[in-house]
Amino acid sequence: MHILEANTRPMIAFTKHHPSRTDFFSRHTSNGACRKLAARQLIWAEGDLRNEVCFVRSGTVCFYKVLMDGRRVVTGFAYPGDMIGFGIGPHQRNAEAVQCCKLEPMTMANFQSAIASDNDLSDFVQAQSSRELCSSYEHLMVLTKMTASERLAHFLTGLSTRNRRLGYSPNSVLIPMRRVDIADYLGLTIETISRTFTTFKTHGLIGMEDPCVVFILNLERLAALARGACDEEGSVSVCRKIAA
Amino acid sequence: MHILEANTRPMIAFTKHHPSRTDFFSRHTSNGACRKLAARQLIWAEGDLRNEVCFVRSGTVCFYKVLMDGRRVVTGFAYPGDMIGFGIGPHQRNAEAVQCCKLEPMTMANFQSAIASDNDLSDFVQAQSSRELCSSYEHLMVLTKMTASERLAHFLTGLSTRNRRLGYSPNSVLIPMRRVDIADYLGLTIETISRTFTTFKTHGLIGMEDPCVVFILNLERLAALARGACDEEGSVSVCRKIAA
DNA sequence: CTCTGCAATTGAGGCTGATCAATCATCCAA
DNA sequence: TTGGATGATTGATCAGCCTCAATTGCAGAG
Repeated sequence: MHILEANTRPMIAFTKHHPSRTDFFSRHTSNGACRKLAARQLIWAEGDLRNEVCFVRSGTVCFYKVLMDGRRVVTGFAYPGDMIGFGIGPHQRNAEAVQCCKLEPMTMANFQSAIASDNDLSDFVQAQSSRELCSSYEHLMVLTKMTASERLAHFLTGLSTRNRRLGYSPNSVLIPMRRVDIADYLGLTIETISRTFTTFKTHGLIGMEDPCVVFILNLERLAALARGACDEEGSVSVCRKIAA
Repeated sequence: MHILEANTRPMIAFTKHHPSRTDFFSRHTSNGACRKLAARQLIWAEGDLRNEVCFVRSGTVCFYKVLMDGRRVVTGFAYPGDMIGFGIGPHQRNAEAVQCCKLEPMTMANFQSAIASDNDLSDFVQAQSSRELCSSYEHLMVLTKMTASERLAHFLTGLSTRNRRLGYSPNSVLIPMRRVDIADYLGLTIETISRTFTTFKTHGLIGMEDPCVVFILNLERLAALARGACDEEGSVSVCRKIAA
């Protein structure tokens, strides 16, 4: 059975962090004490001063900006094992707990001195900065050049890849955020997200029993969609054929 | 006459830099020697190592990424007075001279030591990093939530604001880049860019005699469009009424 | 248990912007 | 001058996604 095989350790990916990542951060905090956050709780707002840097121990964080008229743009997510809050000047965007979260905070002063003295930490920060920059450019491509199917496929395979990197099954993906968050992240509406999910379902790309758990049944085709799939036959229409 | 009044010093904005900005950088270079680049010349490619940091003395630089199938995304532009090339790891995107450019280079080694010793320089770098991050988030909003008219209005008022900041007329804007570059930057096609320009023209928002020079005849309405204009009456359709 | 509110799904219809194609203007080389 | 290349403009058509609207499912409060 596809489903059973895919179901290996599905819930763990967003609730526990990879153990080998814990030590280098906790050296500089108060014994690794964590702050608990409820779902939908604001962590900081755009314009707030940077008081501390946090290590995400469990849960998912959502970053977003809001226009005057209420239109919202989700600029990214952070998952267990990510550091959040470092940067220059005041915060540029809001941060909110998507689900119940545990954050391990470090004061800005500690962070500054730790960066200077601890190579593990500074390497980690550099690597993550670089990854974030790279993914933000990639995100621009997603938003400007991809269809709804390609965008959602890109999103799902991204989560799948993360699972694989952490040693979990790449075929069962947890969706911790709501449809609104995905929509505002991918530049679409919740209706289009929902419709695209059902399109994927009806064509055997994914299985879904509840909106938060997706079983990827055909990772190869999904990944092809996410890539644009035009390297295969040189035609954009191929992308649509794969989804349809 | 609108046109004559608006035509004050139009060509200067992209060919000369503001004089007060020159000194703190040249301290650390070889006597301020400049490298000349022809229009469309590649400065560096994605994946190249960072050999040097450059100060843009004149001309315009375009940053972009290309997908396997040739689809291109312009992630931003740099103008005289901007520094380009600093960051972590290898270059994340291609850089190309939009028009004939003069760049003043500084070796990476010089840059690293200069940052540590020269407050003027490090302040400048911090300020520009912060500005770039902020504008990249704003760009996400433009791409996900704005119509073609709003996007182009946003682009034009951005150039206009830059002119004002440098002491030039905000009503006459030079467009140094081609329509393709604007299209790939705003996530639209050249046809839509062209059509939107003519819509703006026919409704008296701008005047244009050659594709590279735009006279803004109604900056207020253009700025309202760029903001989304929905703070006025709370309705998205207002944006379209302003353009149409 | 019902009622309420929130989130997700599904349907119908319309509009924006892409696609395909033709034309025009400018520049440069032969 | 002519010819070709490049870039910009304009037109006609259509598909993809948004908008508006109704429905379902679920969870918590009373």
